[in-house]
Amino acid sequence: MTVRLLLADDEHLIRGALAALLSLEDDLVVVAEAASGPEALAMARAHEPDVAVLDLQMPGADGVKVATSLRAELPGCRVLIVTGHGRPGHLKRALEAGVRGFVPKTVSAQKLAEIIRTVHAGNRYVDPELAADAISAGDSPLTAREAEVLELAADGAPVAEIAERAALSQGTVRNYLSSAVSKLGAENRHTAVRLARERGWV
Amino acid sequence: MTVRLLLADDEHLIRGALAALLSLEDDLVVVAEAASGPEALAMARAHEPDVAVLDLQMPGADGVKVATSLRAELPGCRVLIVTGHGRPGHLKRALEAGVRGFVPKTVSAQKLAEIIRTVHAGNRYVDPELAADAISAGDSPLTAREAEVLELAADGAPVAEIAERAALSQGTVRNYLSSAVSKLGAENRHTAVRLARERGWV
DNA sequence: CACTCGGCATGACAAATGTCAGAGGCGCTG
DNA sequence: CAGCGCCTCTGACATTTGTCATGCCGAGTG
Repeated sequence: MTVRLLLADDEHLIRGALAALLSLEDDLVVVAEAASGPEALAMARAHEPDVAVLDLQMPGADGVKVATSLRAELPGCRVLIVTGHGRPGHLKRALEAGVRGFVPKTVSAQKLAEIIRTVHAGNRYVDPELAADAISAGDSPLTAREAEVLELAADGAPVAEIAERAALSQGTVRNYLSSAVSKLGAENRHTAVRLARERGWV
Repeated sequence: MTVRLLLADDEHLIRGALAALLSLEDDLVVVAEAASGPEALAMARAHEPDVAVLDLQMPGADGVKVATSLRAELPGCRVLIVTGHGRPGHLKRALEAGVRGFVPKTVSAQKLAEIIRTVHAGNRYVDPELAADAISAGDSPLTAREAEVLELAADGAPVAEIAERAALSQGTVRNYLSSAVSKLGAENRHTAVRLARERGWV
């Protein structure tokens, strides 16, 4: 019994190499490849693979978004996410999106092949180290508005612009920012953005 | 005649896949692998490869630093840098460090094999798109102190801390930041940091 | 040499940001 | 339903940051 795979990663070199390596396994066959989120969706619709192996960081739509769409359109297709730099929050969002596996790119190809089989069998697999990170990082202490405002502040926009985009007064924006900063134990909003990013909370 | 290769990348999955794929070429043989900058150096000393294929982003020391050391210790070893997200400034620094090739991870394995041969023959190869980016981005307009202060401001530290670390008055630090911001056409120091990062100027 | 230009450095002032106390609303619990 | 805790929101005030005018010094130029 062979497992039909969809491979999605924006880096041709890695995708091609991975395809070659996984094809060496007798029970795995790569039926489609994609270089972006939307392309991955289109390929999945066309080929209906058993397992979709998605990179977390892709142009167009990230792995989690693709997984969400796939869950709705192709419930029989298991999703496995592979990532370079795993942020704790991403893992949580991925699991909520119905992803069955979540592994860093530091695993070996053999291990990946095993995990693909595990996922195909209906089981879940999460890298132990990433799981530990996610647990120790815990849930986001930020409220919805705090996260929203912090998100808007992420690229260095001044308070006036954030206030306009969020339809809030400048005082309120400063207040949320201040609250987020103290909750994260940061010194100012910018380090707060960095910390929230690292934990995957924005 | 075979080309002896050193492969360095912190992601096992990619490194292993790449090694497998390049080994399919009759004239290429992977003699060593490394997962970090220092390890790459040690491996190079031990195996004296003909060509070193280095990832730009590695723990310990980045590809450019490794290339600089290699140039001094093993002048006969050509260096080829592979990168996920190519920043214009990195290309310039890489070439100054004596790197012979610079390609994004979006190339195919065949293309990479060809480039390895090109580099081994003593020629240079730079990805045309990255080259165009580097040329259009041009040289950094920042002075030494401006770049230094911007670097210290990168993680969101307050001016007082930057001033102390750079042994300058706070007014001077603000002045350099202001100057850097206007040169980069940014709205504030944080977008300036982001822009400088994108162009590889910090 | 006298002059100009650009980098380096500083303090004073204006503008943006961070902090604070408090008001209204909503859900939970006794 | 009264009381409590939390989220949301606001303006006033203190602090930090950004801008400007200015001086000093070394390199290049007529």
